[in-house]
Amino acid sequence: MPRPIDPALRRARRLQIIDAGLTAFAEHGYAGATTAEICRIAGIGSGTFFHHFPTKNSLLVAILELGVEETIAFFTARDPQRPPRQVLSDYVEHAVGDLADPRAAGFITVVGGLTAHPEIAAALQADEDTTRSRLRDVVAAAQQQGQVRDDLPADRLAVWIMLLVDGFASRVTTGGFDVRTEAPLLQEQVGALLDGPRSTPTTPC
Amino acid sequence: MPRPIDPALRRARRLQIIDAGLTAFAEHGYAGATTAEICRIAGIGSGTFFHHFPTKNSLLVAILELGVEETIAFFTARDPQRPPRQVLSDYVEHAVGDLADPRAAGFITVVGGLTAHPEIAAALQADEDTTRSRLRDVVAAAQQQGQVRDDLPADRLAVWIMLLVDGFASRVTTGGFDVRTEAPLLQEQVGALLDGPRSTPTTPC
Amino acid sequence: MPRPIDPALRRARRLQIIDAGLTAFAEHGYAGATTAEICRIAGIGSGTFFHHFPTKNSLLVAILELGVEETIAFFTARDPQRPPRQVLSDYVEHAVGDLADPRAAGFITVVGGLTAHPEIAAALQADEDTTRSRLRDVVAAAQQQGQVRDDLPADRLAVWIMLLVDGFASRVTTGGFDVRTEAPLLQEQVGALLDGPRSTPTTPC
Amino acid sequence: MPRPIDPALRRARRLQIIDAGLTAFAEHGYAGATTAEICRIAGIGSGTFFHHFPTKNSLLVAILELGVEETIAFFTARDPQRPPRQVLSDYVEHAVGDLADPRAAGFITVVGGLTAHPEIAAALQADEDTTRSRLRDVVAAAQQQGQVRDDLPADRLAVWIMLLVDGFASRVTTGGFDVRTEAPLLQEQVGALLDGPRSTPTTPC
DNA sequence: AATGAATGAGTATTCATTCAT
DNA sequence: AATGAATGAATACTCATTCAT
Repeated sequence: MPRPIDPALRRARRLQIIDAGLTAFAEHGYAGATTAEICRIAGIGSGTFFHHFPTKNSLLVAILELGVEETIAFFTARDPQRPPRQVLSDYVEHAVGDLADPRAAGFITVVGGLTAHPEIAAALQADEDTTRSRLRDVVAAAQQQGQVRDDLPADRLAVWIMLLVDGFASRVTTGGFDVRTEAPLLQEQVGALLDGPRSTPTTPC
Repeated sequence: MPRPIDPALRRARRLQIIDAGLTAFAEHGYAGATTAEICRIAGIGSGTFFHHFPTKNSLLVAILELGVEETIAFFTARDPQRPPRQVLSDYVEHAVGDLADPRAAGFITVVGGLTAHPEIAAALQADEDTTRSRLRDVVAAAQQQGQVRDDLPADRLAVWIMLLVDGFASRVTTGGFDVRTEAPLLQEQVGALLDGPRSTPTTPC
Repeated sequence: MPRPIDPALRRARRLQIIDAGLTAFAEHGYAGATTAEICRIAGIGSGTFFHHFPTKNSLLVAILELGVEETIAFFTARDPQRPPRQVLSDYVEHAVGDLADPRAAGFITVVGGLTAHPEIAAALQADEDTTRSRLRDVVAAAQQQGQVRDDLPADRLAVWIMLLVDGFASRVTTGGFDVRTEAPLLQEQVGALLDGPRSTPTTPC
Repeated sequence: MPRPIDPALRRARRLQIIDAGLTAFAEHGYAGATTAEICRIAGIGSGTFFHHFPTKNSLLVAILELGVEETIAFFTARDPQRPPRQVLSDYVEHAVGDLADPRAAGFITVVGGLTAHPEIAAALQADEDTTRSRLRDVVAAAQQQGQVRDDLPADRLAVWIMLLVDGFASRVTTGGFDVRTEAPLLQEQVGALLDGPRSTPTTPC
């Protein structure tokens, strides 16, 4: 008599709304995206939206939390035997893969500077912290194995990897920047970052 | 009854509002910044705001145009004798100098993805085009003098310089990233970009 | 497939919802009480609520009708031999007994001025009319027996008894007013009402 | 150049909105009255409403504060020479005068049980406390002069005066209750309250 | 019967913009 | 020029009600 409600349906509906939110936020920014448009994209009524997310804020937070989960999943799935330097390269490739969806790129650039609502700021910080600490660990491992320069602390290198990815994302939204074409150059830049400055040309033969 | 208003005063008032707009946009994003807050920051009444800018849009456009002017001024002021590769380095230093004002960094990251209003999109495109074409010219000159790799077109390298600067800007807004400390690493990255990949270590002597 | 539902269960469920409605209306007013909260208090789902009451209006009407029934029951249960003046006193005591439940007092004060929906207005009027006519009959009987002043029509005295009870109810909701402590003063006031003004002190012995 | 804005106009506009709020609250209750209707009654746009009152809450609070001011003004304006018992009678007459406006009566009954928002609860309490303490002082003075029974504390008598006025107000909103006709009976009841129970008729001469 | 997901009309409030002074 | 009062369209969010299971 009670309710054999399918939790999978609920989850699917949530994802449907999250997807619509990603689209709308990427296109108009957080404040510029209206819940009405998100509902239109998701093909639902406004009541349904708020049935699943108590506030617009909470939708953004949910999207960010999904990103955190994905980041954790990525690093968790790494083969422990794989050389750390390769893992860093894999990460960049993984990030590029995400950015192949222009909505992801738009979302990243658009959401970057949200500090107004504390909940959002906290979620953004959590996202940042997760990626940063995971990258730092891998960088540190690579340093220990001599695969990465060690004149800079692992944390700083981790931040710079994120910097390069963010810069890359910021270009995706402008026209004439093909993710696949430019990906090798991104890898090249990350490589230069991790190798450090070219040994002085004084090196004799 | 007549009003021979001092045009200098008018200009000063405009700049005062532009400055307030920069602050507000950087902090809350374009849609998130209200004209009321801009007025509060500028210390003026709402009527005065719309006396000088017909719409909120137009204020953003004015800020972007100021950026274009500044970019043009930067490149115009270069000593024609200075080696192009040095000019690129100067540009990066100049950009870092701007980013020392965290409002500028916030403004860049926040305004990046505005495509909603056509006027704004046009102004953003103009900003982008100006910097890109000026940089391209300098990069091309550097290539001709053999100071920069020539396996990539000048335009693409110009875009990547902007990419690095944008990535740098996106990090300024997050805590723990000191512009002055990190600037050398940015120059290093630009250097790596312009030099191209390290000659393969397999090169025997 | 068939469903020979126990009507007693149905009745119990209705009372459960009515009780929850009484609580919610008393606390937040009619418009302020949400069906969601009523459901929460009753421990049921929203679907169940509307299974038993087609609208929120109808719940309020049901509560009022219950009040009418109770009023009728009270007067019907009176011993015909009991002096009418005593019956009036009994009625006041009965009303005070109801008001010992602060929800009842809140409900009365909160529902008093509802004229928006015609159904509710009608139900309120019915409640009012029932009490008023029953009281009037008793007052008239008491007047005939010389137990109550007859310089005022019975109907007007009936209204004033209700006035005193309403005033009493309005005080219950404010703090520091103990129903049991104050009840004797209410009886005293009703007594003064029914006796009429103190005979002029000029009365010589 | 600045703004020689007439503060009197502002005050007038506020009163205009307060008056409209009184009407709407009295008719539909607090939650039932919409800001849209208040605006319609006041003949203003919704923006204007919120230009003068930041929230619907604040309008109700303003109305209550006006009531407090009026109460204070009433007691302040009393001739100190006037016998306290007369002042109590004057107060009742004053209250009846207010209730001649059916909106005032509706407002009192409708707003009585608002405890949801703390601001409103506080304003209601302030209203209550003001009237109660002023009445108590007068009652105490009357007791000292032997004009009022002293078997009950002044505070309790003050509360009961308010009780009678509230009950009176609750009847105004129902049809067939003429304020002017019924006022003498209210004075009679207040008199009975202050005199105390009729000396037992058993008292022989 | 009972449930809770879905709905959309309605609500308080915000905000860019206009205009009389 | 400068002001701030006035405006109403737009917005996030609520809530009574419906309906498939």
